[in-house]
Amino acid sequence: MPEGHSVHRIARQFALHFVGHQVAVSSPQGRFAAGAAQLDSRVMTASNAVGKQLFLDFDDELVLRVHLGIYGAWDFAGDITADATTLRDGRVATSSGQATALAVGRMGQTNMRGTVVGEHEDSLHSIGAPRRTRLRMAEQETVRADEGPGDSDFPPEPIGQVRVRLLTDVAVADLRGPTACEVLTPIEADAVVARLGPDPMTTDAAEGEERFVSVVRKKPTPIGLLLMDQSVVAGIGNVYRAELLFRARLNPYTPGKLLPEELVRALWRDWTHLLTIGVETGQMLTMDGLDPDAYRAALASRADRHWVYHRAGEPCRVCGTHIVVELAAARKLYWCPNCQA
DNA sequence: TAATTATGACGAC
DNA sequence: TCGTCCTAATTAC
Repeated sequence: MPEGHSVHRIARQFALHFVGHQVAVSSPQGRFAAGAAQLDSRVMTASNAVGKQLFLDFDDELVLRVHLGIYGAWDFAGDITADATTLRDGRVATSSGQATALAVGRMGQTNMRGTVVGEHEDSLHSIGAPRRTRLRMAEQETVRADEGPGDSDFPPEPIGQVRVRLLTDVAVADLRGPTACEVLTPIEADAVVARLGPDPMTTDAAEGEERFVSVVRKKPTPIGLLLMDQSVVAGIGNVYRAELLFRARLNPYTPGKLLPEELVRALWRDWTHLLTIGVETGQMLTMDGLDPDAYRAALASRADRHWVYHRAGEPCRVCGTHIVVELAAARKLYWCPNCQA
């Protein structure tokens, strides 16, 4: 799935361009027709993410809860803000993390995912400003095309299986492939949040750390499973799990209760650190601390971006040992058997 | 054109 | 531990 960082960025898009606006809600696919009818024409009043859960509040006490699951995605189009840092080729545009490189021009109708067209010549004056753009926010964010101010194809036809379309006068968001999409009361939404562990972006730092440490150090469960347990800590997925464990040089099978307190605290702080970077950049950058050349290489290619994730059989970047992959609770777990002995 | 893959989570045994 | 649900991009043939 899009792990916690992308859900927070999605919540930000809604806060930026939908909150305070009346929203036409529909279900082009039809599978959410009843829910869409409940929400249609209401004003969106708030947008929040906790862990991997997104909560969009609407007038009159209705909450749309969305969980993207393993391959859900939101596609935004219209006058929205696109960060250059979301471009798939990994160019980081400015130190402020805002756009200097927007995709320009039309690339054809099919599969524009990941196609980045070029630099926008006079974009400096419009850094971060809403403009006619298409943006996919999912596991890997991509700017699809800049419609250009002259185009009038708004709103665009829904493409594919769109469960929900949220439409304002100038912006549209299409949801596809979610594992959860339902209308809740605020009480019910609170109950969902109550079942989640701390999220560094929404939980007080000290409180979050204490909760995480006390739970982990009581459980006989392997730390590799605890990190994926959303009731222990919210927002970590399979990529961040593998990378956090490697960064801590920690054997994934170590029972939580055997871990030294300081190590567990360090794990929480590292998660806070990686999540912050992820929310800022839109990318799961887990190899900070490298020299600049190596870091550029990591940015340029998804395959070179991580310490161990998706690197089965390749040499460990630290010791050269072959990275192994094994199934843990039906998910692929990558780790270095030497560094993480 | 078909098979494979994916950064989840749940419920039934 | 398994099967199931959700969808689309990528890879294999």
